[in-house]
Amino acid sequence: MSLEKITENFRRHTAVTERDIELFTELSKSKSLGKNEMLIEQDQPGAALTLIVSGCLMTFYSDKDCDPHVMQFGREMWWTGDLQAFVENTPSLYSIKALVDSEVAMLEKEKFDQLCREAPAFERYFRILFQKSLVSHQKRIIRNISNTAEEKYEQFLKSHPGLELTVPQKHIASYLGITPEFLSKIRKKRVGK
Amino acid sequence: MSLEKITENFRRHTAVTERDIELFTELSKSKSLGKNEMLIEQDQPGAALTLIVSGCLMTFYSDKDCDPHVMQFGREMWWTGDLQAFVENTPSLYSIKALVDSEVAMLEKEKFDQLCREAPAFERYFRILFQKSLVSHQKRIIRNISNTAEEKYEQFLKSHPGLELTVPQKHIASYLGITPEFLSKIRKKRVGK
DNA sequence: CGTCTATTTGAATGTACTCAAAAGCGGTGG
DNA sequence: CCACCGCTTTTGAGTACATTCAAATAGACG
Repeated sequence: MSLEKITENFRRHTAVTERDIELFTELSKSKSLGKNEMLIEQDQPGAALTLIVSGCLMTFYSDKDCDPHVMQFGREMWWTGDLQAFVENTPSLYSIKALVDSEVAMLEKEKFDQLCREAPAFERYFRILFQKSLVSHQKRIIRNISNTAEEKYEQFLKSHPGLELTVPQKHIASYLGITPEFLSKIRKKRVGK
Repeated sequence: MSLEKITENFRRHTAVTERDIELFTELSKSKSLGKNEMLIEQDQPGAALTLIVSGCLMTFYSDKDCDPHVMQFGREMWWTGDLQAFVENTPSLYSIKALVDSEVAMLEKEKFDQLCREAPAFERYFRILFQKSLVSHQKRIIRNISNTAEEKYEQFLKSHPGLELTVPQKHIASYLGITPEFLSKIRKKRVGK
C-alpha cells in the first residue's frame, strides 16, 4: 500500500514515529485523479499542500494573455501546491493538473498547522523540505539567467530523466521559458544525441 | 542596538522568548564588513547562514567563463548564504560581497542545528522563513520565464525600491539575466519615467 | 588631476519569437 | 480496421529582442 511509500519518504528526511504517521493520515485527504483532471484551478480557493503518492502533476500559471507557463512537474513523492495561496488562504495563483492517472494526499492549512503543532517532527520535516526545495529553486534561477535555451533543455533532460517521453513537448518548452517551435528546432539539432 | 532589530524581526515571524534570543546571540558570530569586502569566496568552505543586520550584500556565482551572475541582493534583516553548501557542508557555490559597509550575524551549521534542537521556536522560525523565501523564488522564476527584459526591470524596481540608486547597474543587469549594455538601452527608453 | 571602472552609444550579429502551413499522431466512431 | 477529427510537432520565412564588440563619455576615488 502507499502508506509504506509515504512513511519511507518521511523517514528519509527526519525521524517520525508511528504516531506521527497516523496523525498525518488522519489529517490528510487522499484523492485520485484521472489523466488531465484538475487538482485545482487558478483563482479558486482551497489551495492545499499536496503530496504526490503516484503519477505526475503539472503546476502552471496563465498570464493576462492566457498563455500558460509551467512552474513545476511534480512526480512521485514530490510535494506540490501553491505555497503562497496555502499560507495566506487566498485564491490559488496556479492551476494544477494530472498528466497521468495519479494519487495524492492533500493537507489543508488548518490541518497542516495542527500537524506541525502536535508533531514537532513534522515542523522539522517541513523545515528541511522547504530548505531543499529552496536550493533547487536557486539552481533553477541560476540556470535561467545564465544558460541558453539549448543548455537549459540539456539540464532539463538530466534533472527530469524520462519525462520528455511522457509529457507533451509544449509543456517542457513552457517550463524552460521558450516557444514549442524553438524547442522543436533545438531537438532537431541534437539528433546525434 | 542591533539586538532589538533582530528580536523584532524574529517576533514578526514566530513567538520567541528572551531565552531563545540569548541562545541565538550566543551561537551566532557578529562580523563587520567594509564596502566591497567578501563575506565568503566561491569554492571556499565555511558557508554559514547569515543574517544581515545592516547594510547590503550581494550573492553571485561565477560561471566557467568567469562571468558573474547575481543571485540575490540582501538587505537589512534578510538572510543570505549558500544554503546548499551550508546544509551539506561543502564548498560554497557562490561568493558573497558587501556592497556597502555592513554588519552581519553568522550561524554555522552545528550552531544552527543546536539552535533548532534546543529552541523549537527556531525550528518553526526557519520553517516559516524558508516557506516565505520559497514563495518569492517561485515568483522570480515565473517572471524569468514569462517576462521580457523590460518588464523584468520594472518588476525589479518595484521589489527592490531604491536599490537602483545604490548598486552598480551591471549588477542589476546580471540579476535580471541581461547584459549591462541592454539595460542601459532599456533605461534610456523609459526616461519619461 | 589622472587612472580606473562604469555607463552610454552605435553597428553588426545571433538567438529566439511569430505566424502560417504542412505533417504526424492518437483517439473515436462508423 | 480504417477514416476522420483535433491536437501536437515540425518546418520555413520574416521579424524582434537581446547580445557582442568597439569606441566614446561619464563618474568615482586616491
